[in-house]
Amino acid sequence: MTTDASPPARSQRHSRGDVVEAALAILDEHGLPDLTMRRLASTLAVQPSALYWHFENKQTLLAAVSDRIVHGARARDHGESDWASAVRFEAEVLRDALLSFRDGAEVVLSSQALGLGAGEALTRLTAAIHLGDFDERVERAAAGAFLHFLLGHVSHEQQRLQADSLGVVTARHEAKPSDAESRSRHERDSFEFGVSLLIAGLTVQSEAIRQR
Amino acid sequence: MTTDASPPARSQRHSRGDVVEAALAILDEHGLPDLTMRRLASTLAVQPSALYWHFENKQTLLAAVSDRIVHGARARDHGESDWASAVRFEAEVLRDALLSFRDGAEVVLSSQALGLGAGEALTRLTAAIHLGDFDERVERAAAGAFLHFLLGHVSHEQQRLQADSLGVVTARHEAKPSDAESRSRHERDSFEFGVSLLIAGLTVQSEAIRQR
DNA sequence: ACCTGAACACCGTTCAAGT
DNA sequence: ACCTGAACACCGTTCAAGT
Repeated sequence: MTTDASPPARSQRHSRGDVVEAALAILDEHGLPDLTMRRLASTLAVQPSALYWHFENKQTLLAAVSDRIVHGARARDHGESDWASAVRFEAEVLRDALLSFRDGAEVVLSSQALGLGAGEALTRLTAAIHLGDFDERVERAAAGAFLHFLLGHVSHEQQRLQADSLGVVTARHEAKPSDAESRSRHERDSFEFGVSLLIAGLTVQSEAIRQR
Repeated sequence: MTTDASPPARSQRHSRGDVVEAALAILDEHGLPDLTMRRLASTLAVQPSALYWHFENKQTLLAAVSDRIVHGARARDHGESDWASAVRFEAEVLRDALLSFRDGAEVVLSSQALGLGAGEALTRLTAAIHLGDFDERVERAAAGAFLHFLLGHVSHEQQRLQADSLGVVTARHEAKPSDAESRSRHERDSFEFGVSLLIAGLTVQSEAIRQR
């Protein structure tokens, strides 16, 4: 039993952090469509209206959830000193963080699309790129490009994962036998390919600029 | 008057295409949050349940809307013969198509994230890249990377546009004077920069592969 | 082929009031 | 500081039945 069964009730109130944690649990166990304010409230044994003391609205809550996902598996001080390895490293860490929660990429993607959350992801990518000492505007634009690619790729990837696990019609004849393990290798490869494309591009662009 | 005002009623029924058109009108005039099945039904002077004769559910409808947006401003046979110019061209055409409807990028992005719609965008990008005659898997992965970047960038861009137009607090002191025109130039530049990054990357990758 | 009517099972959010 | 109770104004979807 992880929950104490109703001591006369009263006291033990919740913090902002508790709410985010409960939201993450629902997200991971039941997925984004089931992450409703009412359901969240009920797992906290609280009225839905109570959530609005902690968060202005659902979007703000989702932005906080986003931030937790991104912050979650952040890089421990890595040894990478050249920008390209650092970027590659951050990209992988971010991908892992997104994949570690059901619908993780979609939550972060949609928060980011609405201009909320995911600030830390941008910061980390920018810092890694900055090791290459590019023009500041170039660094910002490149970090944005990396992030857009990353979120798009992983959310697509995660959607296919889920479709597979639900055994959706997607598979022609017995195409299913393309087993989960080779699928996951392929996803990883095509992710790395995209990252390499951007890194190679940035290398070339910067050389083009420097030799002017 | 574009609508004939209620002849005794009866007959004049709707097609799938009519529904998509009405949905696009609501989208463009009122935005994605206002595009509800009930509202859509009422602009068609029909019960909400009638929509389910035309579409299995809302997601399917949105995928059809997505496809219309993407198909809308498709490229007239362009003269570009080298793959890089062709890709650059398709990317711009797609960006324009997304920008031409309020919340256009977000609709396409989320349909695509759910594995529906936007097939034509991928097809067009892939065809352009194919002019370069790369390995087929490389072409697919690269097209995906372009599309992810494109959708992410434009939806972010469109969100900032809307925030600006609502005069959101986003602006520090009087940062607003960074006028709309220079903003739009900047958005365009950073989009082109991202596209260039990917093109340069693909160029380098392909050379690396060919000289093996 | 296309739609109505009525219902089911939900949503997010606000606000006065309580402790 | 944190929550209740009650309400408001909605949602998407199903299904038998109508023309």
